[in-house]
Amino acid sequence: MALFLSTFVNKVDKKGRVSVPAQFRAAVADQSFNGIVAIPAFRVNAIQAFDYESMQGLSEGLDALELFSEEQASLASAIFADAHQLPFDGEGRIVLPKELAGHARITDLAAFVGQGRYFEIWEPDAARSHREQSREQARRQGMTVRLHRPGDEGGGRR
Amino acid sequence: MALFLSTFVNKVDKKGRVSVPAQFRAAVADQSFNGIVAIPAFRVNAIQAFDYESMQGLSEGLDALELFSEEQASLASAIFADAHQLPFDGEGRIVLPKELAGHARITDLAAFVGQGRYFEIWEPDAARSHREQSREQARRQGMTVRLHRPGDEGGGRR
DNA sequence: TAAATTCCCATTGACGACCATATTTTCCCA
DNA sequence: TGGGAAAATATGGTCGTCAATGGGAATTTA
Repeated sequence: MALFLSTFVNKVDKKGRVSVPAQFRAAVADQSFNGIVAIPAFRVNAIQAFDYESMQGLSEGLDALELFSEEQASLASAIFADAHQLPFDGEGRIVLPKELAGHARITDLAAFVGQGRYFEIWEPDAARSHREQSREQARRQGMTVRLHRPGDEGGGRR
Repeated sequence: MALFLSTFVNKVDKKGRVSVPAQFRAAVADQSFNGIVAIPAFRVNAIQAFDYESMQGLSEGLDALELFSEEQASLASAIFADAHQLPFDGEGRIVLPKELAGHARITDLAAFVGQGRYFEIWEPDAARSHREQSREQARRQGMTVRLHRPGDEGGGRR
């Protein structure tokens, strides 16, 4: 599977449909389910999105017998109960369920933010401030990006 | 679709019938038994539901444990004695037996909650508060969604 | 026979399939 | 090197289909 890179902002129509960036669609092509799986992010007002195979990977290790253990139950319900399967339509769009759109405070614009193995969907302004905040925190902690930077079309400062 | 994902709330009519969400029906299609197997959940007021094949797998798992242990015996009786086979009608509905509906305190609304390999049926309000709790606990314990693919460290935090 | 359960058909509202248009990007050629 | 054609992408709308639901007839059980 290819990586999810870069950030794209697309429009949400009144039916709640958004085009998934073509690059991201290409990254999940050739899978059993033609679409993505999305869950509300725990700590931030954003949506996390995966391909279906990754979701199946999450369920590995949760075999039926272990459902009697407490931690498993909480983790499983937290993840699977809030997950949504979002199939692509003929034009490569998904519909954002109201619960997800609400959690991310998305109304008419959606920012698709690549995170490598997965990607996130943000309200564009929130995405920008979150990115600046992360960058500031990284600077404060003295982190340095040493790897060759892919694209970095970035936003933020140019 | 092998996984049960997301949450759906459907109505229970006067006859005790509920539509099983189409996605969940699709997940159990092509099986020897056209329906689901349901048991009351141990620790919570909910119903756990499996496809028939998973139920068979569960029994094999139990056999693998020490055959005559007290734990095994109580587990087996708890699981199989209270189990109900619930066939789909022509429209994909099931009838909730009184014992199960009572255990889950379900009256006129039923929440179908995906849990990956199986799903649960809750009274909607109870499901909501339970979900909040689980999410909070996962957040407190610092759980993050990890995409474990052999040989990489994909999603989580570092 | 009464009561409960299963089968069958009708309604409706939401969603997915499909088509039409606009916008952007790619790439070819003058 | 710039312009323009062609392809790919994004966006908007319509219509048919199916899922969810409700009611009644038929069938079973008590």
